Amino acid sequence: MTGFQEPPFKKVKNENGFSSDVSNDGQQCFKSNNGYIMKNNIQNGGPYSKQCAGTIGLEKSGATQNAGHMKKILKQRHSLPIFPARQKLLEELKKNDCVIVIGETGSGKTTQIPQYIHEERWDRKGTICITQPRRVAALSIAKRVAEEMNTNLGALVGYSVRFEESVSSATKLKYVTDGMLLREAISDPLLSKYSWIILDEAHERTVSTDVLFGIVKAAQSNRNCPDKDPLKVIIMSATMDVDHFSNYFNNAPVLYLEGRQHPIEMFYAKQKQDDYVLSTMSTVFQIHKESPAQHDILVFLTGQEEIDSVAHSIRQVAKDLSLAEFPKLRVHPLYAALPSHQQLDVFRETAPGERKVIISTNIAETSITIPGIKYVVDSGRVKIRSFNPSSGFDVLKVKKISQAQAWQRTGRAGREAAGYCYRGYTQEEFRAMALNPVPEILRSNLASVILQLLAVGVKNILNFDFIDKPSPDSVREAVEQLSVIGAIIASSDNLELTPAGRRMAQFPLEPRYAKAILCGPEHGCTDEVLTIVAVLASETIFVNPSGKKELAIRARQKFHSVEGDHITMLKIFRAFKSSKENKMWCHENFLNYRNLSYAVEVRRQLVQICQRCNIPVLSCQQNLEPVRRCLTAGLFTSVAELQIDGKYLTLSSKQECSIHPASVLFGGKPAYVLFTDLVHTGKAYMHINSIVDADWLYEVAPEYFRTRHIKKVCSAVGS
DNA sequence: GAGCACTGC
Repeated sequence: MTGFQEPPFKKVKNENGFSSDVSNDGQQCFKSNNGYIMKNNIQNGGPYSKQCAGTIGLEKSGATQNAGHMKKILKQRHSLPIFPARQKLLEELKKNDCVIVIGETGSGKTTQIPQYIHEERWDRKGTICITQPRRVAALSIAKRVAEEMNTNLGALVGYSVRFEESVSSATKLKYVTDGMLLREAISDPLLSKYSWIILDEAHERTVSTDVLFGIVKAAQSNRNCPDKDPLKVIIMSATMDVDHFSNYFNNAPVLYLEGRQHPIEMFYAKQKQDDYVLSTMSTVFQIHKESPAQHDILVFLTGQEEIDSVAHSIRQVAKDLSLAEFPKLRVHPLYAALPSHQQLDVFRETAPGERKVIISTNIAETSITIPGIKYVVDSGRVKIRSFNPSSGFDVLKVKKISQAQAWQRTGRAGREAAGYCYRGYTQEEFRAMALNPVPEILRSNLASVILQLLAVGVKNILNFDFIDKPSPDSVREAVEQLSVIGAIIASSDNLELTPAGRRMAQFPLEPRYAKAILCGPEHGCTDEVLTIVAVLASETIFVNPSGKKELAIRARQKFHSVEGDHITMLKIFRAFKSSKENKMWCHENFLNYRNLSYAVEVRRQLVQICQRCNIPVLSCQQNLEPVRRCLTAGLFTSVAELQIDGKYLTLSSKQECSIHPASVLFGGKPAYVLFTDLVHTGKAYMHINSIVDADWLYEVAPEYFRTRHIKKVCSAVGS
């Protein structure tokens, strides 16, 4: 394959490296109404150097060895960009109830600030809680800090993430996921265990962090009285939107930490590229021809299919004899649905005379860090799923990334040494991109959020102090969804949680799934519903390698159920359990071991919650019709009806849709299809489906279906 | 007869 034009790049050289480049391009890093910059002049010595957290056997080493080790750690701590700012920082923390700290990754803010507070003994009256958007981060940072403080994990320093916790009564520094703290707020809205709450990575604006902003702000104000201990709050962020945060927290002061990073040389497209996939590929080969072996490339593209096809093309082109003189190319796709062993492949060190090219989704933006990347090639695109309140369903689209994401991607190169970033868009296009990604809460289905807020005790949702208010449409849609499943009673200006709604809020699930579980006892099949819901809550359990799709489908044929995908998933889960959760068995059947194991864990947690809520967990054994009835009780707003012309229309909004080709029901024409998701990709597809009976609909939601016409058409199977 | 980014409880 030939025909790649020389990619038209223009070089934007910057002697000062990455961070000043950031400000050159108009980011607001160093502009704020009430902020100032804390400079430091330490140039050498990496904060985390090459030593991995947890690899140093503290407990095993002798006293002298330990003393030497602690000395080394102290030296490392003192070389962090944050260290010279320690005194100033503490003064500000003392003076103010809320402080905003800005610092890039590597500044040391996440590991050091909690320790500084502890060193002052400002945590006497309560624990310091630090939130993270990701579990691995909470876990590994806690490990690192425990090591720095020379204590065992779970003693002075602990962590708490879903399925895993290591804390004790002695714990003063507690690293948690943001979702975990949100869940804690349900039983304790004042968050009274904590004297400090630090919301880290606030710029990521996860739904949980956004909701916590409001809850923490309210808790702080409600604890500001003589009979309660005050709550101190720190917001930590990597970049931008500083004034937005500061305004929200009553003009809290902003402290800037100057991080230090290896320089990255930037290249922009000279002119607009109309095919980002093609221009990305030609850039890869341009780099490949010009740079020495072992200089690895990280490429950002959008989705699984695109990545598999580009990986294939690059391998093909690399076979071209004209490239024989260049290093051997090792191409690795990287996305979340990939089986673990293939994900781990990207960490394999590059051999002499070789180069690895990793072609990734945005998973490599934050979640997976690959060492040794010299080049980043950024297509400037991302695939995102967003909620459309007027249809009530999600849409999946390829979009342009924001400037913040572009910098995030750029920073994945040159983490150990100077690096290069090739952007597949012009500098003008870059400037025209949005500064920040749209916060997740503005493009999500709010049903879970509203249920949680009500469970926390927030009375007036419409006036809840969101840092960015969701649109009235999406609030209305969520309120409607919660009402029809009986989780809330909505009057003109008030929302009231029903007893069932209170129980639903106990489950870490979408409310409609929790509702299906609550219907279990009535039909004696909670056991089966829990299994299906646990699988739905996990990533896909199917593995479809690009070349072996037919083989995979044939291998799984034996699990297929005429009742639909939900029952098929139940059968697979049961078979997985019978195999004693065997990895080989999964491999032979083209099933994802990691995700099935995750479902086992989710299910275990759901069983515990059922026990706590006195929900009996009974099994219906072989007759699985009751299971589909329970699913209908939770998902009856997602049902489509067969029309005379063979098409389907949703009963909720009369939207035209089709059965997804990956569904076991594909090819048949059942009269009523219950679907889990409606995926809009050019056309609307019903994703994970079951056959249901029209009569069940009236049974589970008479109110809802009184106003919605059901024709009771006959199934066209076999016609 | 099309093709699901990522994270979290």
